[in-house]
Amino acid sequence: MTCAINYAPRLRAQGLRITPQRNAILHVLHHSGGHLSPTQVFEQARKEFPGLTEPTVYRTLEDLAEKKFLLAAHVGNGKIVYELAEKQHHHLICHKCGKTVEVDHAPLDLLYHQFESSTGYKLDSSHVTFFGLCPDCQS
Amino acid sequence: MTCAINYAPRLRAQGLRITPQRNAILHVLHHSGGHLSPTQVFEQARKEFPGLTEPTVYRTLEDLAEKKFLLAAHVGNGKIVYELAEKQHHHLICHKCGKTVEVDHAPLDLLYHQFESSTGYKLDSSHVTFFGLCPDCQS
DNA sequence: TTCCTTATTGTAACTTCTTACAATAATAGA
DNA sequence: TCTATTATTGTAAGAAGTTACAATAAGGAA
Ligand SMILES: [Mn+2]
Ligand SMILES: [Mn+2]
Ligand SMILES: [Zn+2]
Ligand SMILES: [Zn+2]
Repeated sequence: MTCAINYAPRLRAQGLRITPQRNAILHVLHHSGGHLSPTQVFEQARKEFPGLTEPTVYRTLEDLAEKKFLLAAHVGNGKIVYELAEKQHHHLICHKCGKTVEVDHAPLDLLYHQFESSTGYKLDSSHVTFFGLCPDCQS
Repeated sequence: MTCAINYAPRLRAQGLRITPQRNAILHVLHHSGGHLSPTQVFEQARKEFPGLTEPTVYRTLEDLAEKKFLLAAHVGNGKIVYELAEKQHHHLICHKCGKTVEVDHAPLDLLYHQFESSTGYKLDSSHVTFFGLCPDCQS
């Protein structure tokens, strides 16, 4: 049923309770593998748990992202998508065709340190989106 | 009335027509100086042009941002704010208190070049938001 | 000026997202 | 197992943002 995903201990370690709603949502994101919008999560998770409602989905996605189970990435015009937080990475999106590539965080590390010393802020490992034109769309 | 703002020639140069709706919207952003949400733009611009409607505001903000008159910055959870596009810069936002500092683009330039050569994408001068904890919120 | 073209707008309906609060149910402890 | 605590949820209503399309009006040409 829950396809051997064991988020339970990590959830409990964060003080989060294990509910069928959360299971359904994590399950959907786990299986899709990719980036899902809140609406997509809602529609798919509702199949596994028919009573599920929208406020629960939005709240859960935010909570799980805050606790680092999920990664929230904005994809332009205020749209955001979620994915399972595995390795830290960032997105590079073609503003013409939408094609997205994932880039490693490493090259940003130096920059983060510069910002930290120049501003006094302590930066998160939060996701960043860069926009541009993919190779195919440059002609 | 239009407080000596002369967007007209630049607008026309981009093939955009000059309408009272656009004037009102640009006027509001010009005077506020800061970052405004679409709702704030709508409410304030409506005072100058009472017939103004929401779809027009959203469309106009997107169009003006695409043509580089405005800069669209996301501020977390899919919220975006607009400001006049003057110098290219980025934002560093405290995820606890919301305090925002603007940082220069220069230190990102090298990174952009690295990404361009490693991915083949040609990057935009689009806005990036970084999140963290401001000095006051670190204790 | 007048007419023509077409970018821009408003309308109406809809979808997505948010809020406040009362009801529920997951956990810890007896 | 039962009970108490309180995190989590659903409800109901509303706000924010989107869509498709017909009506309007800005700007160029006659
Ligand atoms: Mn990704
Ligand atoms: Mn700014
Ligand atoms: Zn492309
Ligand atoms: Zn702060």
